Order: sequence, then structure tokens, then C-alpha cells
Amino acid sequence: MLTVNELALESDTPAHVVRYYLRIGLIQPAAQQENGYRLFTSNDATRLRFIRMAKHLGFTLNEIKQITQHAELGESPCDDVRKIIQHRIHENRVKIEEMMKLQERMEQALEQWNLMPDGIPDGNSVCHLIESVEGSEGHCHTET
Amino acid sequence: MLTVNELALESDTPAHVVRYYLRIGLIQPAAQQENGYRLFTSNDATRLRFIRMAKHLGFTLNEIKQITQHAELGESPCDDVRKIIQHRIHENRVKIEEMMKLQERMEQALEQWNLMPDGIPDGNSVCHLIESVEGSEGHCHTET
DNA sequence: CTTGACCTGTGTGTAACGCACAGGTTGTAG
DNA sequence: CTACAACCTGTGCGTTACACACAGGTCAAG
Repeated sequence: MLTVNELALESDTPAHVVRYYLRIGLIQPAAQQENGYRLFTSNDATRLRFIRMAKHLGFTLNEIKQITQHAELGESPCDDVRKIIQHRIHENRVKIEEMMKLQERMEQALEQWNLMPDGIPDGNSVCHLIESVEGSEGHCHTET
Repeated sequence: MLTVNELALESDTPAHVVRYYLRIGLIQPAAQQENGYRLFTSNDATRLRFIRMAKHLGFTLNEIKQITQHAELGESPCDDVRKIIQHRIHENRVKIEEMMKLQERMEQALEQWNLMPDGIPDGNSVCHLIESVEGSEGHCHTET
């Protein structure tokens, strides 16, 4: 039987992360000591390693929870796994594009500001640098 | 004097976002009705539009708070603004790179899985697809 | 006066931890 | 056997930027 710390070492996971996973019910202790300390088997270490793999692949903890619950019932989670990854690939592509647009906006702004002096704010203006950025009035919506 | 809803319309900001900004003290009501309703001036609409501009440029709400507080005291926030953007540009570049690596991992996995059938989980394995992914054991750390 | 539509402030939930705290445990020295 | 320090334990709260729900208030129409 392993303590939280030992399980953390065994599964190459920070101990506070193990405790967090316990808290949200992603893993459960196999037993409990009289003083409240939680105990685990090497099986739990295997599961934790699985969780880290899945996270590394972009699965959320909730999705991982679903997957392990399916697996626990003997149902194959593979179909869901494929669907989730496909969805995540699309999602991630959109996010990356958004961040690249932001990157461009920031770089353009910084370059533009190189030619501008600092200013003292007055009633009309908070920071003339930010207010000078082009296109800050034209856009309108943000997708989820 | 404007109500929350009118301020939201005036500044092109969703009303629930205005309420959130009020909650965290990013904006303050100019006055208050007897029934607790908060009231604003057109100056507040200007400030809200500034906030939206800054957000669009990648500033966090906390940073915007600092900036407006500086401006309120008559100090120029421009120097901080330049520093923050520089920092954010670097940060964002790192994040984008991480997300592109994740994208590659996900795409490689999905392709690899095309050749694999679904599997029924047993005691040793939760999902053989995820467990089959290469390199899921080799890495070790994540930066903040 | 009532009905209905709309608006109000506020409590809570989200993702995935990070940090802090009070108390428990273990090892070593005296 | 005791004193003390180092470490470990569970848990509460804070983080970001909202989204949603809810009970109650306001306003115009009829």
C-alpha cells in the first residue's frame, strides 16, 4: 500500500496534483488509515500514468474521467476517444489562429509605439498608446 | 446618468460583463439609486471602451486595473504598458509553440489510430489507443 | 390592478491546479 | 523518554474572465 507521496513518486506526478485528482474524484483511495491518510495500490499508479498520458494528448480531466468510467464498466472508450481528439484538433487549430492574430496585433502595436512618446493621462485619455491602436473600434464579436 | 444596461449598450459590452467588472472593482458606479441600482456617466462608457481596447490587445483585467489606477493618479502608465506588451508577446509566442506541438501530437495520434481497432479494456489497460502513443513516457516537466 | 417582459444585484460554477495552514508522523539527539 | 526539527497529511481558499441561475424590482400595456 502506497501513501499519496509514494504514489506521486511511483507515477511521476507532483503530490499536490495527486491530491487534486483525489479531490475531484478522478482517482479513489484503495484504503484509508485510521488517521485519515489515504492508501493506494500499484494499480492506482498505473492509472495515474494513464491520466498523464491522456493529458499530454490534450484530453481534459473531465474527459479522462468519462473514459476511465467507461473502461471500469468494461465498455470500450475508444470510439469516444477518437471523437474527442478530432474535436480537440479542430478546437486547437482555431485557438492557435486566434493567438497568432493577437500576436500580430501586439507586435504591430509595439512597433507603432516606438515612434510615440509617453503621455500624461487627462480626462479624455487613459493611455494614448492603447487608444491609438488601429482597428480597436471596428471589431465586434468573440467566439466561445 | 446611465443604468448598467444603458452603459453596456453605450460601450458595446455585454451587460453581464459590465456587472463582472463592477464586482472586481475595475469600474465604479458614479452614483447609486435608492433601490440599489448603480448609475454611471458617459465618462464610464469611455473607460469601458478603453478596457475593451486593452483586452483586445492582450492585457489582462488586472493589468488594466493597474493602468487605470496609475492614470487616475496622473501618472503615465505608458512605460508599464510597453513592458507588459513585450512580456506578453514573449509569453504568447511560447504558448503558441506549445499548442502547435500539442496539435502535432494529436494529429499523429489520430493517424496512428486509424490503423487500430477499438479494444475492450481489461485490468492492465484503460484505452490501448492512448497507451500506444509514442513518447508519452519520455517527457518530464512543464514550465509555468 | 394585474399581467408580462425586462432588468437588477448577487451567489455559484467553470479548469486545473498553486499556495498556505494547522496538525500529524518520523527520525535523530541528548 | 523526551525534545525538537524535518517532512508529510488533508483541506480551504485564490487564481482568470466570465456564464448562468435566481429571487426580486421596475415599467408599460391593458
